[in-house]
Amino acid sequence: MNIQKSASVGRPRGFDADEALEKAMRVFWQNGYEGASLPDLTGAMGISRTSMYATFGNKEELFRKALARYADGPASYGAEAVVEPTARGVATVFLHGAVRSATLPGYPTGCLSLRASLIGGEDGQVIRGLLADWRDETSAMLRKRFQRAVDEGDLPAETDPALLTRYVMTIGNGVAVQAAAGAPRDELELITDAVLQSWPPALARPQRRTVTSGRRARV
Amino acid sequence: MNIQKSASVGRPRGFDADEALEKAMRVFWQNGYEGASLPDLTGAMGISRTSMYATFGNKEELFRKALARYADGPASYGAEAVVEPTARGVATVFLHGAVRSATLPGYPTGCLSLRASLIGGEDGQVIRGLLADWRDETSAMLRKRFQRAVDEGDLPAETDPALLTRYVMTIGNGVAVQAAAGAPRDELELITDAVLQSWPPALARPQRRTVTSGRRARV
DNA sequence: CCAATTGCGTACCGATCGATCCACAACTGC
DNA sequence: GCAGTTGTGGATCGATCGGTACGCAATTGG
Repeated sequence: MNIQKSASVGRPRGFDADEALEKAMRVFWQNGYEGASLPDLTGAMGISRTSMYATFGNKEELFRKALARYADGPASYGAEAVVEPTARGVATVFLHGAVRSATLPGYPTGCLSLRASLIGGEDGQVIRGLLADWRDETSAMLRKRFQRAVDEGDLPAETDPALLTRYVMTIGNGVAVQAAAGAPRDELELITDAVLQSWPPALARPQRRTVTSGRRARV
Repeated sequence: MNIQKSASVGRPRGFDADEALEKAMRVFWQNGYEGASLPDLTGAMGISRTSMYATFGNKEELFRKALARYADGPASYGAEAVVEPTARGVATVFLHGAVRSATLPGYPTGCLSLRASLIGGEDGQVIRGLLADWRDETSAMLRKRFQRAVDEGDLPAETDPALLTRYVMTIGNGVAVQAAAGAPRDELELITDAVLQSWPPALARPQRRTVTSGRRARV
């Protein structure tokens, strides 16, 4: 069931499963998970309900595969960012990737995971968990990369990698929302450029730091 | 139909319309528009379907009133910000208001308009338009305020008020998304502090602004 | 040609969506 | 008390949701 390969015997499939998944990804991207009805999906995919269920399992599985395709394709800038040689380069590639991905010509604007996550009652909990997992993966990648930068002296020793990660992702999320609201790419580029102009950001945790006496946090 | 006042004659209403609207607002805040079903809403409001329709019109009207309550209550920081004496003060109050509103104890995290807007097929177009209008109001307020700051010399003459507005709202949107994802208030405070540390941001339009160059996308 | 296997189209399933109908309850003014 | 008006609860509406049963089409292996 997990595979979407056509069998060797029997009637051959009348459509390309990869193209159909691409279309499904765009519909989810445009409408979110619950906002994408089965007629919406199958209509865009050019196939019938039965073919969709036979090939992809069900709506949730279809979304899972579409999300994987999204993460490996238009939203792969996270993995591209962490291989940059400097923390500033990481942030630059990440934020510019976020802008580019959220304003791709011919694709829906904004971020698929945002459109699909911020919704739903208790039934959408599975989907939200799926997206939270993916978000946490990206977050962990950045955090480890920033930790390495701290260890290497690329970032100030007092930098909190987790907080810096949240900082970068906050900007990225804001960019995605703005793109979904219709912000043009060039303006978002200018905004991310401005954010990157002050790097590293003045992020200092006021609370307890190291064992050395240091200054106490205010009560 | 627009009024929700109880009439002087006839059977008196068995519930408080204001309290019911407050509960409805929280349900929309938590679940979005389409994610909030009528049983969800009426259950939280403690009334029956019929009473809801008699008092508020329909689901869309109920959302309209809940949004108005939201804009005048937890999300009133936009209006509070623009009365600050300096542009930096405006940004500070706005961003800290965004953090505070998105992490109010006892309320759902994040922003109601975000949860309700980033979804839905063609039927949710009315709701999205409603939210876009509200967003545009806030955007226009900030833009005019920043324009005044430019005129007064509070901001550099080359500052683009619209672009600066988008910058501030991008951060605010990112904060809302992060809060909805579970980010604690103190971390978001640190992040907005870091953003405000570099003020005004290095936002420069590289080319001359055309005066009336077509319609601008909504912020 | 004949099974066996697999894709596909139609018609349908129970559940839930927002919304409404209608009889009755509860109140005001007379 | 009675007429008029308005709120409430229960039953129900048509539409749509995700998902499925079934019969036919199209292919492979003999």
